[in-house]
Amino acid sequence: MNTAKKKRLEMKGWKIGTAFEFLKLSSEEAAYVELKLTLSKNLQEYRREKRLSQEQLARLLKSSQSRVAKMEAGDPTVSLDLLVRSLFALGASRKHLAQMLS
Amino acid sequence: MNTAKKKRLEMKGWKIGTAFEFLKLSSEEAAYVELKLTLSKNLQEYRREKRLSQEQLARLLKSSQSRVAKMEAGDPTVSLDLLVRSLFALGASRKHLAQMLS
DNA sequence: TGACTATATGTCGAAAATGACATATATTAT
DNA sequence: ATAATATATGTCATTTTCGACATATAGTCA
Repeated sequence: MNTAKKKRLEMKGWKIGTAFEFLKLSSEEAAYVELKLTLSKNLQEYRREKRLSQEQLARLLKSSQSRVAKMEAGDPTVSLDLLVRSLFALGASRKHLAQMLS
Repeated sequence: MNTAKKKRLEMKGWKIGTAFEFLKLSSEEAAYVELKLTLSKNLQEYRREKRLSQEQLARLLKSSQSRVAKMEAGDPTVSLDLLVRSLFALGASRKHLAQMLS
């Protein structure tokens, strides 16, 4: 971005540096959220393929039905760790994970 | 496993059910730990490629040098979330992540 | 060698994620 | 329609992970 335009924008109250930072961070954040959503969907598919209820999967994971529901719903309080552990528990392999990402 | 052998093992104090559970859980645990280790190594590679010190990367992540060191060391207190977010912050894409898993 | 920079390790209070529970809402079967 | 089963949503105390800091241990270069 040229200096003149930057000046103009700054006059309107924009902080270029932080705006850039914001865009960069939000794109990283988006990638992260989309990743979690992808795993969520795959978790649900895996569970249904195995004809398990959320309750049954919860017992397998030593977790609770509500947490399984939140995993599948992409709830923000669910970590990648829990999603990945759950997929492994359902028999997914690293290769399967890789395919989910591609 | 046949019933006779199971009986014999049980006499020696083995709980077949729980032993099986243990093996299954430990293999899931192993997959999870190996995954984190893989990402750790890749994070270090990415950082070095970019010629960043742990301190600089920490600032980029709004984290601390010690946490970056722990990430790269595969410290158990480091989550997959943090590893993945960090890789994204270094410019890795989903495709790159997929390749790391393959 | 000794200053300097980078990385590793331990600890701690704060923040985030967890399982559990209650309960609401769908979905399915009779 | 209604009973039974499955899933969604909110809350909370406990556990885990966090950034930060102190400090130890490598490496690097004068």
